[in-house]
Amino acid sequence: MDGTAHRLPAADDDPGEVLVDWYATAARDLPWRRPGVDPWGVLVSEVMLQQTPVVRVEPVWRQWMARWPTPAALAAVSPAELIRAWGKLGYPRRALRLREAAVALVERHGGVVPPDVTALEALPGVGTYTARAVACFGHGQPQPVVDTNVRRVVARLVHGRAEAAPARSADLADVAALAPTDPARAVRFAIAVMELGALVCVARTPRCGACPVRNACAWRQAGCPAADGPPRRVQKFAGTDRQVRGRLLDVLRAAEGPVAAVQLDQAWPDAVQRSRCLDSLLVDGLVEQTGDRRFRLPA
DNA sequence: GAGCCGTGGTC
DNA sequence: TGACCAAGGCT
Repeated sequence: MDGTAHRLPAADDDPGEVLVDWYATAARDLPWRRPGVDPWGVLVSEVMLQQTPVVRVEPVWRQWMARWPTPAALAAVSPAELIRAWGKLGYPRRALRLREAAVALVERHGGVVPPDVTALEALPGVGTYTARAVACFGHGQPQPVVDTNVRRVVARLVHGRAEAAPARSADLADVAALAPTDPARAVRFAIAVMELGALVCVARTPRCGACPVRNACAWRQAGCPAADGPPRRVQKFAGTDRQVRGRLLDVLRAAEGPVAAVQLDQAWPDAVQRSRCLDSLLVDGLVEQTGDRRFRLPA
């Protein structure tokens, strides 16, 4: 007697197993999911995808992988070139951190992306989520992977709540409890939960009619109650330092060489705020000052 | 741990 | 139209 015959009936109503099968038919064809993409390609994609939509990442990821297919290749590139190649993905500090990570990979890991979560988390710009995503999707390890999609799916499916609670340490255990025991299926499960959150169990208007695990969903069984917690407020953007920094960087990205301070004046009318933001860009290493008091992307 | 760090699309 | 949202990380 092998155990297979006893596992099969359970799989029909085991949400973890159902999601793996659903993913096989519903998954998007994204370039970083294709066969042959190595852990480096996965790492680059995960950093680019931090807070940035898939559609904007796709073309940039293709360019980066064509130009810098290894950590060593990226480690040799100047910050200025990377900031320009980052384009309008946003949060350009990620480009600098990815370069720092590449340098660390060359210096500490022989130029390869390590498989263990602890070593990955030690890399600049790699936190709890990204480290597990790379270990799981890049190295095939059955790690629990928790992002905002997964927290939302678990909140509804398991806890019967409309919205994801703030990240907490128990999230990893919640997801691990849903995962199939077979390691290969556990790996696909990790990406399947994220895909469900991205395509079906979305934040604003969930498509419950298309959900493969709707019959097991605690939120649906509870009648889809509205969110009860305090309304989380979204960050402003217009008029903030983030917008001003973006404007300043825009000027420097477009310029051929160093630009005088007077050229940066046109980026934002408020001199005090403009100066503060330029200083913060210098501190962050996104801008450098030349000897003749002009400014440029760091060489 | 709350606030900061870009950008653009959607409803 | 403006709030909301998008595969987080860092301080």
